[in-house]
Amino acid sequence: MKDSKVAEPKRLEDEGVTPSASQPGKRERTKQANREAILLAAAKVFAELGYGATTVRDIIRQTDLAAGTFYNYFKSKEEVFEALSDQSALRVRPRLRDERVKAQNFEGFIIGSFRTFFEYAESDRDYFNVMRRNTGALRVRMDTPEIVAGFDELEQDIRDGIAQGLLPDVDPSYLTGAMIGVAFEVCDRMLQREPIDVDNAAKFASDLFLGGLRSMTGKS
Amino acid sequence: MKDSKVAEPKRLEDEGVTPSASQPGKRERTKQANREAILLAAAKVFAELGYGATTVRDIIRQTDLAAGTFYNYFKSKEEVFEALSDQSALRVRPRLRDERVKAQNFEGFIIGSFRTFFEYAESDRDYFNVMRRNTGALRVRMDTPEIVAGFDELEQDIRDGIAQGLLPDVDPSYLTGAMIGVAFEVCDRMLQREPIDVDNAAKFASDLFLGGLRSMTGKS
DNA sequence: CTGAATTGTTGACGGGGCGTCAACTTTGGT
DNA sequence: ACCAAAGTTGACGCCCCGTCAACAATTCAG
Repeated sequence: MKDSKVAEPKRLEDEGVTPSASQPGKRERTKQANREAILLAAAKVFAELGYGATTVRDIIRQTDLAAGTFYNYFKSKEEVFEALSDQSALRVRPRLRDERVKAQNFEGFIIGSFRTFFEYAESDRDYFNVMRRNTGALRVRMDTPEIVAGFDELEQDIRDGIAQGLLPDVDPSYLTGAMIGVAFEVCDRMLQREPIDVDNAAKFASDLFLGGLRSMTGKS
Repeated sequence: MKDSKVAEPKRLEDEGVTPSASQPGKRERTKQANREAILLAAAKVFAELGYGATTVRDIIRQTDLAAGTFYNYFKSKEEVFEALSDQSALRVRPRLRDERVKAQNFEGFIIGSFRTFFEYAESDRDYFNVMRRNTGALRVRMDTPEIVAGFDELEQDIRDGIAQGLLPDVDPSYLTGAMIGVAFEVCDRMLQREPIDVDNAAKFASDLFLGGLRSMTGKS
């Protein structure tokens, strides 16, 4: 059936145009692209239909992939949502870490942390809204690795701060919880306002915490 | 047809043994019983399998009812969970309200609210644990009527407190969020400890808030 | 008490999403 | 050019869901 003629010119590979970008093989590149296509589609569909109403097929339909392919990348729609959470946490964590490293005292620590978190939430509003509408405001997925890691990191920094005398000697675990709780709940309300006033929210959270911590200084 | 004889002794109804309890007809009583049987079974199964893994049939299997009957009482397993949340909120709300009404100043308000909430959480630990373990998937459902009402009530009380000068003049919505966030997150950590120390957790949350609010007094 | 109407229960059934898998296609190495 | 390895495909079987027509229990009227 096949024409044995070899005259057919090797057609240039469509994707070979950017030589410097071709470091990884084509295999690896498609994998990357597919994964990102699924994540993108998922973010879109979650926002449209809500997490609960979305099916895996709804997501895959937004891509040019087949149903089965989805499962080469994620075990379930829940895992896609976790991956989106991971992405988000992955973006905000370095910023938070920088702020904390910069802090020379507990005021800077508190102010920097809240401000950075609120600023990020405002910039990644789409994701936060999906999260809010579909997970409720309280608590994020505790089985999302990057988020858990972020919480642990915060707690460790708080322990260090206490050890170094930057923070008053209070229960580190409770203090971490309190910061997280205030951050998420105030953030939630901030995002529902028009216009969104990051300054105001950050100031409120910082003032509350700074006053509270100051009053706790010296207590065991 | 009708026998005119009146001599036949009215036989006691089987269920008529407790005359005072027979007010509602049998129909109404079975309905109540079925509903409670389902709620009880659901609480048990959720605790055993986790919310996500539980199916409606798992729940109904723990009762002597048929599958279809479930849907005479609840639309879905989600609605059963909401009903459990409602039950819980229904129990704690009056206690919180009492505490708040009793409060003569903002210190009493804060201390009473946190203490009562933590005490309740410890007493209803089974439900809170189910909620915690599945908060990823559900979180505290923001569409659970009793919970929403409880949040609204807290916010209204905070507004009143501010109007009366019992609380400093800060953003009431943010303050409500901060209290809720701290309450849930600190509660979460409290329940994971052994032994559970309600005093400690309540003291931490109260101190933090009291110090914070005191420092905010006089600020706009 | 008796029959009819009303209300509640039952479990089988159709519908649909899920995750798998054998056949197929594409890639990369020789 | 050929082959092994890796990835893709979509049809399939499974299970859960929510409904519904048939059935049972309760209530009501006479």
